[in-house]
Amino acid sequence: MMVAPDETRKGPWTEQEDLQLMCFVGLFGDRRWDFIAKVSGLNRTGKSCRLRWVNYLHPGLKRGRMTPQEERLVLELHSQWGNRWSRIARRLPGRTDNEIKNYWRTHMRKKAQERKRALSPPSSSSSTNSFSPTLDSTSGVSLPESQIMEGRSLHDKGVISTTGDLDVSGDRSEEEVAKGYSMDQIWKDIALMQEDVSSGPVYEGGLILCPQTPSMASPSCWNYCSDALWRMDDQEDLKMWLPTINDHFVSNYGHGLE
DNA sequence: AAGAACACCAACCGCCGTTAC
DNA sequence: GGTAACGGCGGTTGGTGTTCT
Repeated sequence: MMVAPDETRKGPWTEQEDLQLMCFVGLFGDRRWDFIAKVSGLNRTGKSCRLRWVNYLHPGLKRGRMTPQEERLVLELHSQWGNRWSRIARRLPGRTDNEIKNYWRTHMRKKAQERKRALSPPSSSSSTNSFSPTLDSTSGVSLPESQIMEGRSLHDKGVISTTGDLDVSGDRSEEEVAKGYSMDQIWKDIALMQEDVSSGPVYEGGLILCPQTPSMASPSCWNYCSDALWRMDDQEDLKMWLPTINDHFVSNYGHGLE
């Protein structure tokens, strides 16, 4: 596939790009995306690489439909936090913010249609019956817009914590929230569901796809790798040995992918 | 069987916060 | 302290698969 050197690729990822990205994330860790984008030879932006990794390639991601437990959890958490998708996603291991966002969007659209049908009799065609996106019509939980906006602004403006330890205070309140909503059972269910995932090597993908670096199978190894490599004088030093990796990669995985 | 409508998913864009220089 | 670069997040859009008529 020929791409102009300076032209950034967009659109769907190919299998080969996926493999290449996984390999380089295995080598350098899942940070420094611009760097990975450059050295990997993928004509993608760092953002694009990160998104692909986070939403699709990351080991441990779940596939398939949301379970009823997860759906309930999303609803509960959304009622608390609004559209804080990444935060909600952290409470659903294996689910991405994008996935939850998509789910919610579909879910709300469905609910909106149901509500529209219920509220608007065939004869009365009020043009003002627009749906309020802040209404959580599931189980009758209504969400005043002020609640969502309030919660959001609190986080966005750093009122909850301006010292960078937002996660700590957030987690604490999250647990309180969980208790308050009697979600212990949900958590147990999810924990049970997670046993399969957590019992295996989380970063198995890194090992499988980077046979030339078998010692990087565990996250700790990745961190070690990252810490060491980040000190390299970036581009110049890397140029010396990256071609080898690329050649190796192609020779191992480049067959039959086009 | 064909077309329309719907549902789902992947990816991009713009903004904002953080970090490094 | 100011600024640029980067990473992360939420919003949005377009494509594809599935279901319905």
